[in-house]
Amino acid sequence: MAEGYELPLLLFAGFRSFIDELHAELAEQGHPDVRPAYGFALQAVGRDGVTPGELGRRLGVSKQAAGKTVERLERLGYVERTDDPDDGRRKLVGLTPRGVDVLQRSAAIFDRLRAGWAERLGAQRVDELEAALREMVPAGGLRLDAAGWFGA
Amino acid sequence: MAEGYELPLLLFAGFRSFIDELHAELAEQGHPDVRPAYGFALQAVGRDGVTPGELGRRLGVSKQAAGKTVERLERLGYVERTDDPDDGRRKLVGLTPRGVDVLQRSAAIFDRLRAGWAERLGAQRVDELEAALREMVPAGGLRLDAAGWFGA
DNA sequence: CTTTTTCGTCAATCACGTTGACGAGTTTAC
DNA sequence: GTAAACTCGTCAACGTGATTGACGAAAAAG
Repeated sequence: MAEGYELPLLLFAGFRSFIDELHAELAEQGHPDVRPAYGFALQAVGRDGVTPGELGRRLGVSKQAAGKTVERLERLGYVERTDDPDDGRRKLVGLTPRGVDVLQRSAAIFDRLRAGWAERLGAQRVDELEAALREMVPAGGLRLDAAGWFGA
Repeated sequence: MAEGYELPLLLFAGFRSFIDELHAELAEQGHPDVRPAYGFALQAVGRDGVTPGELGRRLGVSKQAAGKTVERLERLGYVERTDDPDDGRRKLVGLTPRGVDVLQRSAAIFDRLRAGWAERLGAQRVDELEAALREMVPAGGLRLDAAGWFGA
């Protein structure tokens, strides 16, 4: 009989191993200063860009916090801010080529890591794993507001 | 063909739903101020108690950070500090009855949550889920140093 | 046109981590 | 047996990433 506390720890350990390997690879591929939280933020920015307020909404944080995140990402060269020509209040946050690069590399690395799981477990077991989790995770459950949630 | 990025998000969402439900229940049961990070720390303290230095080692943080965590937990009434009679340098951190209570309740809630998964997925699929994760997670992978890891 | 709303930012604060330094207590070496 | 070396917990200063409140500028609504 499995102890109930083990399942969440396994889920977390699995997630963590993905993220750790992702960032180890990214570091080797010229992105040593991307932190897990930044990856979520860059993903939330997306190729179309966002305003700081919308970014905050996507990440589940205040617009001020999102603004600070943008500032850090800007200093690292992953995003840039431009004025919205149609609305003098808005600033548009968009990915730089470096930001696009890190997202492309991340997608490729995730695919490779998943393939590694399929190699060790068999493709079917990975599919079943995903299917089971999809059933248990609420529909809107793939949220990007992971940073800071833990200490909340 | 599944996108590689989905699996880690599903793992995280699953973990998160466990932790969110745990803390919602704990709040109802008289522990509204336990945060996820505190749960890990209390688990690391354990029924035998630890020194702040050892706690830091278990949580993967500095002894100073562990000391601050102890201070917060002490203020909330979950742990208490006593002098080690055999070594004047050491302080022993032990669970208070309230600390023991929150651990017992957490274990019971985790068991209930896992039973809920088994009810929706079937016991076998949950077993297979755990088995697959156990295969992929490194042996020492059930570490307690989750807090602060994300922003590291 | 005036009022209200929205947007981004500044400022102060808090939670939680870090490194460096330090006094007190214990252990080791001579 | 005492001097040196190490270990323990804590203090201080600082960095990061979040919070709330306030505020000016711009847009929208009346």
